[in-house]
Amino acid sequence: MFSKACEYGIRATIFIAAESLKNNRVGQKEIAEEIDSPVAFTAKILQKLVHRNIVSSAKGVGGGFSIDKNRLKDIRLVEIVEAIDGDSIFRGCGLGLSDCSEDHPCPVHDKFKSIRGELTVMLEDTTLEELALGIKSGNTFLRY
Amino acid sequence: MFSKACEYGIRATIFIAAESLKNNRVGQKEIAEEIDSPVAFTAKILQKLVHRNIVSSAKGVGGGFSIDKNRLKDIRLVEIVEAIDGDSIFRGCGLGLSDCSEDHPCPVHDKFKSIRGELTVMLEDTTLEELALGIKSGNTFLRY
DNA sequence: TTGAAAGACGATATTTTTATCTTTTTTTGA
DNA sequence: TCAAAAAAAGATAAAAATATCGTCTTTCAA
Repeated sequence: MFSKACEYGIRATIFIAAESLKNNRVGQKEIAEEIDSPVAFTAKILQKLVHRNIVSSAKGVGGGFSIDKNRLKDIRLVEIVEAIDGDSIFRGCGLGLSDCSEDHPCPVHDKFKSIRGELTVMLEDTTLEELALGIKSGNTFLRY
Repeated sequence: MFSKACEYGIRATIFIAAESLKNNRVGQKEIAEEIDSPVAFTAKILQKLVHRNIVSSAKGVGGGFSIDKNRLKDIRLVEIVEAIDGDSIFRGCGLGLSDCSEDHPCPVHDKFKSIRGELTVMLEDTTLEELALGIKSGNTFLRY
């Protein structure tokens, strides 16, 4: 469904969000440990999210990654996915045709349309806040 | 969503099915041309489908690939996907956790469950026959 | 003002996926 | 029986995704 990079990116962002609720900044190493991912690779992905202003970072002693608490309810899962995997999961043809459309549909065009639509709605509706609260409450997990 | 191999595999199978409706066998080269895919790579994928008894093949002069017309309504899209990409799209966790379950859910577990479920139902419900008829009637396409 | 902590960035390495090429085997028909 | 046609199989190559390493820059605090 998503690339490994995107999976790490989502998990990392949720962890940063959950820690930000507690007013903590978190470092690359801590993030990678908590979400069980390769640290350098995860750092690369975090850069993309920093450039997109989804997470903010601070260098130097006491630095790390964080997200403004007040923004958590406005940041949607779809933004993270788009930043890392692009929009192919929303736009692309299920069978890989370059020019698949209503006028020139692939054999599964209609069948995929509704599923893709629901996926899109779900990603657009889901906020970082609710995901972070799930972690905070111990109802959901970010590794294993 | 699917790997390139799986996209080619589905398109190739639909083409073979459509030709089988016309009692034609088709060769590797013709298949690759019709679905716009690399011929040798597609041939590799077809082997998997032959081993799984989804398509049958004949060597030698006048040989090629075909599917018994009477089986077209019984072969489901899900079988092709499983043969090529395995069941990770049905089983795997949306965030890549190795041990994600009802008891130990990732943050998007419930949200993904319904989408994955619909995808599974769709793949299980869709027959090769209906897909082949779409091609035959000119309503759907396998390339560009 | 200097040393340590931490992210940023570029280069490189490894693995997986995608793609190609060559040889072998099977089948058919002349 | 022999040549051609066609799939099967193995070896290799290229590209993309994943992962690591080393160096640079910024920041803070002693």
